[in-house]
Amino acid sequence: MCIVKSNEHIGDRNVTPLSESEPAAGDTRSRPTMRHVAALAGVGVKTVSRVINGEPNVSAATIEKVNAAARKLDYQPDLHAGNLRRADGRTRTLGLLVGSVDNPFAGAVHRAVEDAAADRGVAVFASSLDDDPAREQEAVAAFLRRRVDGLILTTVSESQAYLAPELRRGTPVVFVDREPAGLTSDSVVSDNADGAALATRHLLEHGHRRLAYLGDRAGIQTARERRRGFLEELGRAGVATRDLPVVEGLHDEATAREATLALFAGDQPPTAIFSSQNLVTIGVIRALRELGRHHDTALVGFDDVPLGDLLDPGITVVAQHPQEIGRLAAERVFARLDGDEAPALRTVVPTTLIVRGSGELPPKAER
Amino acid sequence: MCIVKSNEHIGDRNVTPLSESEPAAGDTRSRPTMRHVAALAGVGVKTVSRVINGEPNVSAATIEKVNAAARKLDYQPDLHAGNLRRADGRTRTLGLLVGSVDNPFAGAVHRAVEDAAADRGVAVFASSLDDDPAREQEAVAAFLRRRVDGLILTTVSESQAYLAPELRRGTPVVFVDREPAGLTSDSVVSDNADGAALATRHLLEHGHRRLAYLGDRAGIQTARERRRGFLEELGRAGVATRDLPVVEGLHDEATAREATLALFAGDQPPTAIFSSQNLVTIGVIRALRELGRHHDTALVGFDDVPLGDLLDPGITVVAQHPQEIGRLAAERVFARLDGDEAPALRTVVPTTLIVRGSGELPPKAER
DNA sequence: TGTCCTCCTGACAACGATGTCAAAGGTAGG
DNA sequence: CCTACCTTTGACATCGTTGTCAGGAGGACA
Repeated sequence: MCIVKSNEHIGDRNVTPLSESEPAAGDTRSRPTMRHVAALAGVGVKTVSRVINGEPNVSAATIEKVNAAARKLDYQPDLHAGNLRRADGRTRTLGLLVGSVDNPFAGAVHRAVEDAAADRGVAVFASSLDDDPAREQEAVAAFLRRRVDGLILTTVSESQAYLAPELRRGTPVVFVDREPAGLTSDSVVSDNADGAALATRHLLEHGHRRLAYLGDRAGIQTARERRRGFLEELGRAGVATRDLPVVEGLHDEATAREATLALFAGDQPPTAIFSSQNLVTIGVIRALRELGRHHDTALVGFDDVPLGDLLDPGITVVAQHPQEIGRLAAERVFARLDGDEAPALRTVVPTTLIVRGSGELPPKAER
Repeated sequence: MCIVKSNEHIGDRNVTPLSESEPAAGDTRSRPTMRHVAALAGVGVKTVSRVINGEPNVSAATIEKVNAAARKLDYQPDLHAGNLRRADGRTRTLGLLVGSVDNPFAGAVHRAVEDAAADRGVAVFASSLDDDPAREQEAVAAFLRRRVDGLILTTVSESQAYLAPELRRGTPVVFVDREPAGLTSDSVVSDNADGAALATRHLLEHGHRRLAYLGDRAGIQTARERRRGFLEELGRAGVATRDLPVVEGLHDEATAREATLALFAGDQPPTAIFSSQNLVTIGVIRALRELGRHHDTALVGFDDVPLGDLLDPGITVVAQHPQEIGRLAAERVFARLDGDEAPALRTVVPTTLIVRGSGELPPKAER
């Protein structure tokens, strides 16, 4: 280390060669920087910075000169370069991880998040997960390397403990749809067990006792909750669940359709079906139509189905409110960014039963 | 170390105090930088940089030391800081602008783009437009301030000439769904006129002569193309178009429903309808059902309708292929980034007629 | 006229990384 | 033993911007 007190030689300070030539303002092929704008406007870069950022104490004449130069060069400030030095270090960027952006539920969440973000000049990275734990960690790492201000995550891996250091550093992380494991942080979820119970009660009230559960993989937390809600409601109603068909591991239309067909190939087909997910519901509908049983087998699905009201019968569902989930998640992230230090908050968004016909069909035997 | 080039005054150059203390490695609340990792590993920052980026000429022992330190600190490199200096200046980021991320067409495009991007370690910003020209420019500016490597845009404003300087700087811009105006650049679009003609021909072949066109606002380029395809096909068939109802300006279910009801309140209701868009198709379906005319009025929609095959009648549509559009758009962007200097390319993705019932209903009078 | 204050302005360091370059150490060949 | 060369390493400048700070201009006041 070489610290010297220089009082004497004012001479050779400032030896920095600096790029001799003024930045060429006319070159249209290279991206203009503040220095180009400053050179064209005949002011210092810091003054340009002040004008671009609307800082006070710049004369009207200077503001106009700078703006004219910026317009002429089609100058756009480099947000990331600024962030490097800026006090708050915010990139005005959010990372959103969903099952798949090509999926109505995720689309609605995304849209709500985007609306909240756009109001604040924040851009949103969206990434799809496809239920692949490896993708989850890669996507999160990709977000973090880009220094997003906050994360809104649908997760699928066993544990999110890997996020603990990031959380300690103050990055807000909000989990949507599914709750985190191995970590405590804000979450916004549907009331899965309650919604499933609601659907089940609805079917019980219409006289069904032989109910079937068709659901997603048990590894998914929401699927487990829905299954629990289904079974517990039956328990409360005093219906023996031992012999009722509980099929899990369905994750698309094809597998759900096959499972339904198999159910009706057995000797005791159900009089009512609770399907725990969007795509499963659609698979069930297809199977029931093929079997010609869609008018005598009751069906309530979890999560709404597009055009469910135009089908015959209309599809009764327990609807989630993805828009609301997205809105609340964004609200949570921004509250944290604004300094909210409260303990992790779990926000539960209630579900809504939408009656359309398929859930009100009476049991076949009683007809 | 104090290396000075000037031979005379070793004195007062290089007074940089430099942070005296080694960066505190233990502080878990601040984000670690390369200097932290370097200090912990006992090497220089440039060596850390080499290890992180997999550059050659680092000894195995050093690599291990650095990786251990990085792991211990949960270090994530700052991609944007690196880009500032990096030779290629790539942020490994793409900007995608669509009508609304909460919309099946956009979702499919988005997903295809994301898949292509993820393969290359590129993250995608997605933003919604809502047919608002002001939003278009704001969103593009937000992308550019973040220095995206390329843009994939659905546009709505009169002219995209404002992008010319950016294009000159070499930023790849690919337009999807709608072609640009006032600017020449790559585009990937459906064959709108051809698809509309296909739908129209289909209805003509089933004996209809009194066709109605229900479409989106004429300000939207694709809507104009579809209208043109409809009218031209009628012209080719020698059907007088003068008295046929051509309704425009519809952009959601409600307006489409009302327009349909109005059509049937007139004295010469159509025997067949061509609806030029997703939401319009659904509005028409609702109106026809209310009127009880869904089994005697033929309908072909442009763009697929979710669960269209499960409705009664099934909805015949001219389907677009958004996934393919997204895939090709991403391919174009990456080709440009990889140095493709060919003139702007217009890629047309053909449409497909999907026959499901509603388009094959014969004219009522002939029944 | 001198002092103080406010307004405006620009030089400079710093943010976290990478490109350049030179130095240190080792090995091989003469 | 010297030279040439390769491998490994780190000091330093730099990318485009903002924070800090100091200096100059101008007005108000004594």
